[in-house]
Amino acid sequence: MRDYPDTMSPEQARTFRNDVLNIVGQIPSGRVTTYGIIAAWAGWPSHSRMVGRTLRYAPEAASLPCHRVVNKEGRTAPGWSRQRVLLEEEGVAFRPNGHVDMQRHLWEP
DNA sequence: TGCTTGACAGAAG
DNA sequence: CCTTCTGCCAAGC
Repeated sequence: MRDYPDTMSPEQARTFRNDVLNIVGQIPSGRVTTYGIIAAWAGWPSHSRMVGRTLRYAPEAASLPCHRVVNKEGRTAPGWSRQRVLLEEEGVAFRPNGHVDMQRHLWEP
């Protein structure tokens, strides 16, 4: 049973996970970034869904500010209403439609 | 092995 | 703005 993507060697998978977690750990308070941006910076564009998987299932993600990761439109993770609260506590502004104001808060590594 | 399901992205209606 | 569909890739069953 593999624990890494078919298209990645075990080394690449390890690097990918580490990169994802490292980048998330660097997001400043009050800022957000997207799954696609993280995937691209980790060297695997089109693997944005993998970023979401990593954050959802990797144990190390629990100690990281993964609430600062939203999708490209500023939408928060489905089924995780607390994410919005955490962001608002950091001063992140939400638009009337319930999305993060990406213009103001988007951050890139 | 084949079909379904996502913490995604982009386009269409 | 919201829903739905397609493309994407890996995981679960």
